[in-house]
Amino acid sequence: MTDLQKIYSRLFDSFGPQNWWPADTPFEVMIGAILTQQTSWKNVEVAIQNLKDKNLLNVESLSDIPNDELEKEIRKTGFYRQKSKAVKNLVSFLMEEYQGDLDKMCTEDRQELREKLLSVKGIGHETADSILLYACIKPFFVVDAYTRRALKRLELADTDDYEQIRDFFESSLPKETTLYNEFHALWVELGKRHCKIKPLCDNCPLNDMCPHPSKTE
DNA sequence: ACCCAGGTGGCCC
DNA sequence: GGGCCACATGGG
Repeated sequence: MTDLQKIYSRLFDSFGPQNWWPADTPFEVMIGAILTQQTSWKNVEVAIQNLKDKNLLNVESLSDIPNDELEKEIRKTGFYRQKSKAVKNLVSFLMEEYQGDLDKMCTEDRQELREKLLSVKGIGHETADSILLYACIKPFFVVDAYTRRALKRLELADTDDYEQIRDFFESSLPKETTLYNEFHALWVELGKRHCKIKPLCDNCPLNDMCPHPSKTE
C-alpha cells in the first residue's frame, strides 16, 4: 500500500464519502468552480441560489446579462468583478466553441479541452481540473492549497508546482474518477477542520504520519 | 483588529 | 522559472 493510498483510507474512514460536487447540473459545477475561488463554499451557495431564483443559471441568460447585474448576484463570493468576467468568458467560450452544449464540450479530447479551458481568462489549473473532473467526469486530479500544504507537511512532495503535484497523484493512483472525486473532497474536508497547520490538528487522522509531529518551530 | 477562505492574472527579475 | 501583489466579501 502506497502512502497516498494509506492517506486516502485514513481520510475516508474518518470523514466518510463526500459525494461531490454539490450541484444539480454540470453547468452549475462550472459556475460554482469559478465562484469558490479563494472563497468559502457557504458564500457560493448564496450566489448560486440568487442565480437560480432569477433563472439566470444557464448559458443563454449568463450570455445576455450585463456585467454589473451579474456582479450584484455574486457579490458575496468576493472578487466579484473578476469572477463576473470569468463567468462571462466561460459562457462565451461555451457558445463559440460548442454552441452552448456542455455534452459537446465534454466529448472533446481531454488534453485539448484542458488546454482550451486554461486559455479562458479567470480559469486556472484548479478551476479547469474541477470542471474536467466534476462536470465532465474525466480523470484529472484536482490540487488545492490544502493538498499542497498537507503534502509538504507530510514530506511527500518537495514542490509547490501544480502540475508536478497533479502528476504525482495521477501517476501514483489508479486512474479512477470516483477515487479522484472523493480524494480531493477529503483533502478539502481535512482543511476545513483546520488540519492545515502544525501539528496538523488535534484528532487529525494524519497526525501520526507527520515526520515531526511535536516540533515547535 | 487581525487572519483565512475549495485561486487567478499581471507584473517583475 | 519563481516571488510579489491586487482582487473583495464574510466569518471566526
